[in-house]
Amino acid sequence: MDNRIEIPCPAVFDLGLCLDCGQAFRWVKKEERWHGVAFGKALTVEQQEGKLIFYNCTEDDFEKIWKPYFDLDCDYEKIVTSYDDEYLKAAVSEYSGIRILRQDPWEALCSFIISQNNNIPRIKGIIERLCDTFGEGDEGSKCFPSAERLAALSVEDLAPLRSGFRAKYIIDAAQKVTEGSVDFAKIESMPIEFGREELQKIKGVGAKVAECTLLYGFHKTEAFPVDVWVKRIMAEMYPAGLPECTKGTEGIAQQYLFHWRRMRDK
DNA sequence: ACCCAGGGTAACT
DNA sequence: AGTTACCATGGG
Repeated sequence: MDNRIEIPCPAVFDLGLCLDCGQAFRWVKKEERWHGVAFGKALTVEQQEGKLIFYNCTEDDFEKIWKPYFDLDCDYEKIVTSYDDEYLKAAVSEYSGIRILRQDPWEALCSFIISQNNNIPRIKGIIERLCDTFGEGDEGSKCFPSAERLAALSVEDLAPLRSGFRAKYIIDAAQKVTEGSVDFAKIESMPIEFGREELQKIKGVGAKVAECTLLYGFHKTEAFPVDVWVKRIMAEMYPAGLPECTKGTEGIAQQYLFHWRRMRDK
């Protein structure tokens, strides 16, 4: 497998920030290269000055999976240079290159169910055990287990994950997605309000997890997840609401602000 | 021992 | 309609 694809790097692109700013939980960095799995494919990827290198990657996988995954057709420079707000400008100047990844909707839903009242290191651990235990594929690069697979399991089966009270939520989500009572195709095609209601039919899915799923899984960039950090941001910096320049891409602004504020407190 | 973490639910006023 | 205890688990 020496298939390798090199492309010029977009203007606003930081691989490490994209993969480790709290939107995806399965990417690991080893010696300048990031390793991960998405849409059933393992990838090693590296950013060098002015270019991106995708290792072990066919032309077909690049076009169908990784190009959309990294949102390479979107002009983020245009978006972030339109910010006319002091805090957003500060966030962008420190952490330029964050993008909203187009993740698999089921993986996003399941991941953010696990995220509730939890911290990022432990979220990563639970997801790793979930994939290692129930995912298909090679050891060390297992796929994220499908909703169908998890729908056939019981809460007790998930005990090795040590996901606590969230196990029953994972099972309920898997069952509803599998049987179609939560309809991903309709969420995709309908306005965001439909997705908000549809996703909250799942036990353990409230407003915040729904927004995360819509943003990271369905790429609805107007979705605006409010967690404890964004709550602080809104109280401290935007008591009157987000500035106009974020209209339609509130979720992208949210990701910059979330990471910026979180890094400040470390 | 206490508090917090990319929250949500159910049982209260 | 708006608060509040509780939910498992692990790290600080």
